[in-house]
Amino acid sequence: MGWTAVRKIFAEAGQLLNQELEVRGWIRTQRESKNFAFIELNDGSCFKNLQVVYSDKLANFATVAKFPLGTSLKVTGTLVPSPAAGQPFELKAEAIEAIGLSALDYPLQKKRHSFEFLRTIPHLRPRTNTFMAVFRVRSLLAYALHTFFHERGFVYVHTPIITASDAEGAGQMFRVTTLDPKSPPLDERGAIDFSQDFFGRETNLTVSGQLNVEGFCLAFNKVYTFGPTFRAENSNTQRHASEFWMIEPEIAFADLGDNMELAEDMLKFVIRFVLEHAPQEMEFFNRFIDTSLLQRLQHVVEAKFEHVTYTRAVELLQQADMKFNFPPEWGKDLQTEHERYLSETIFQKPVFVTDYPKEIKAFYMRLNDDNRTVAAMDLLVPDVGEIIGGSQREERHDVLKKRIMEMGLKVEDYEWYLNLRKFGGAPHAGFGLGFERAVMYLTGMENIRDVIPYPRTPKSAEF
RNA sequence: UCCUCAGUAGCUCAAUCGGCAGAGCGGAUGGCUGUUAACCAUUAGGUUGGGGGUUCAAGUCCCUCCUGAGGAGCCA
Repeated sequence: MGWTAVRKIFAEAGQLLNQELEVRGWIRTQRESKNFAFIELNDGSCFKNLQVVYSDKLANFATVAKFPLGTSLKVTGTLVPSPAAGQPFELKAEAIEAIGLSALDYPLQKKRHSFEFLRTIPHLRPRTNTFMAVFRVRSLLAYALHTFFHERGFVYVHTPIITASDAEGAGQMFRVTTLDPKSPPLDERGAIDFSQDFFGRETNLTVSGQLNVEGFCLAFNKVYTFGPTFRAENSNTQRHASEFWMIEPEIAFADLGDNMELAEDMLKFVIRFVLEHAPQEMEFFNRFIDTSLLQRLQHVVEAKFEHVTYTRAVELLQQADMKFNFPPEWGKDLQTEHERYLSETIFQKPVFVTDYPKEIKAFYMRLNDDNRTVAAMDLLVPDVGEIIGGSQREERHDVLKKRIMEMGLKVEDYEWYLNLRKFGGAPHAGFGLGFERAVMYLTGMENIRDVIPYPRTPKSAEF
């Protein structure tokens, strides 16, 4: 590259001052007077813009002054101290040349746009401050997670996107098929004959890599998956998308306590990592998106997470001086309002709720000695809600088989999964972290559609 | 899927009881010797989400559909 990144200019301004430089980027804003003008140039390497100043000494001064916002530029000039307040230095241009002109109907203006409008132009919104910050943090968070696990000896496992079984018996799935929807082959009973489908059976997009990764856990001990998952639920909320990413670690010779310790360490590590590596972006979020963000994250990094059993949580909610739309009751799942009250009012920090009634949890969760609860845990965080869900897995072959049958699932579908308990089974545990929810938690963004580059939600899969 | 709210210029929003559809920003044109979402002046820009109805008259009231948002459920 024959040009200098703006990130480098900000980092090494001292050495670069009074030197001739070339930069390339896009016009964020432009302010012109009769004899001189200013361009705020962003090259994507850094959150901040570089101010370019040019005068009518440039032969093409009038032309450049007419460049629409969004135009991509090549600028050569000298880095000089800025005489005006607002920026420590600026590039005094000796030549400015358009690489790609923008059209006059460029939709991004020098003013605040609503997030709703920006969702209609997901291909252009990364050129705004907020989305540039969001997607840099998203990228950094992925890197932080990989770093955390690799430093601890975890193996990254790529579980399949196309699956043959429904992992948890919960959640609508997207069917994967090459059959002609207008005239699918039928069997003798008139049902669709999936034996003639591409894979010779019914297949779907994955809703979780957990069951698959358990096999690798019982070989590598410490493993994780990190990839896209798909849910065909018709849920319309700020926190749900049809396509989202999940991180699912799984550790062997471990119980629920080890699992929670891992979750807490992971969350604290990635928060510290992002605070350290994206200070400008985080400062921006704290200023314009959520003014209590940095304080809250700092608090989480320093706090010891709370632990409370489901049974105790229900008691606390029943004793609370608070009128709930749904009265808390043992045996029923916690409502969103209950979860919020626990994390935001009672504990005011992340809290693990553990040992849920077996009836409301998945079949693979380990049955406790009381025979009525399972070794499950949900991590509830203020403002975002459930961010992690996990459990110690049932390692006892007979108990697991019994649970599969109790839940009305077909044992033959889970033969391979039962096999893991037959051939050298071991206690193991794991959890799932919703990647987008973590991004929301770290940025203060309130809508999941604003932390996914091209979000997919019910009735919405444009671009 | 259910409940609630909303849809007016490219964007963000006004429009009183049903009575001539407006402003700021953005665009165009001109002015301005250091701007910081620059400033000043002029100007263009509308099938008020689609369809139907009530009325002398509908952006406004009614029906319906579409789209978006918030909440609930489901969950991560």
